[in-house]
Amino acid sequence: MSKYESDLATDLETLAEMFKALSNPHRLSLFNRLLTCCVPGTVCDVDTATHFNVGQLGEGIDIAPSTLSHHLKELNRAGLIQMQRKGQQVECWVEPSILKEIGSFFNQKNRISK
Amino acid sequence: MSKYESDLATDLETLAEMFKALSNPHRLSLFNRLLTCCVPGTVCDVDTATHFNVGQLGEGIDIAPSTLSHHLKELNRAGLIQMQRKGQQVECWVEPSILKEIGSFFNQKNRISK
DNA sequence: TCTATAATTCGAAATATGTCGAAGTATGAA
DNA sequence: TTCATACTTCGACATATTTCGAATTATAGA
Repeated sequence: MSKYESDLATDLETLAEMFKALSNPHRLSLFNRLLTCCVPGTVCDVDTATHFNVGQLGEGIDIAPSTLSHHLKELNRAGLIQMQRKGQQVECWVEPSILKEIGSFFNQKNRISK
Repeated sequence: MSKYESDLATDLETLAEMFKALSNPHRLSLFNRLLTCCVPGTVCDVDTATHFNVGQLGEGIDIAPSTLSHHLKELNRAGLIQMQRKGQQVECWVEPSILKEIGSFFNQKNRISK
């Protein structure tokens, strides 16, 4: 990536897909849970607290399991979260790199015309 | 704002509205234009280049004027852009503070549970 | 005042999204 | 093998979004 291309690594179409995934309040809430280290009533442990099962993520959000599944699939499709089966459960987490990628869009420094 | 509340200033509902506004490729493109200082073929001037008329913003984007107007209204409603009539034209721009606000959501540092 | 330019508002139509329940798949345990 | 738990897929339906053209408003200039 040359210095002229800047850090706007993700193209606008891809970025729009990510924003669409985050545009639904339920999905944004799910994503936010995965970003949050300090779950209420627990000791904060960065290595493990950022991984949640599908079922855990749905707790407190009043939607059907099928709807929950659909929303997580959308977040995954947009590249915002990772999912991997671990026995009966499916684990979800956010790769820190994606946060950096999206965050860079809102950095005014080093922007280019497009 | 206490140190425990962190810089997640904007609540999730408001944030979801912003992401919805940015989820449409046409709107994201319009917003991106307003973020971009260096318009092709022009000399970069931060003070003025970040202000565009509605008509200028629509150039090169193949949508009807009424659709353009609708999209800008949505961006404005979400709080992402400012609009102000200047004679026959309506000027649009982005307040840098909003970029900082949204960008902070993607900063892992100092996040809180919600 | 009349006309031209810039932009918005208002329906209407096509398409997309969010949601559920029923049925299906994957895994672990008795 | 049988059952229970965790999650997903499918089909259906209600609601929301995108888009346009026609009509309307705002402003500047002849």
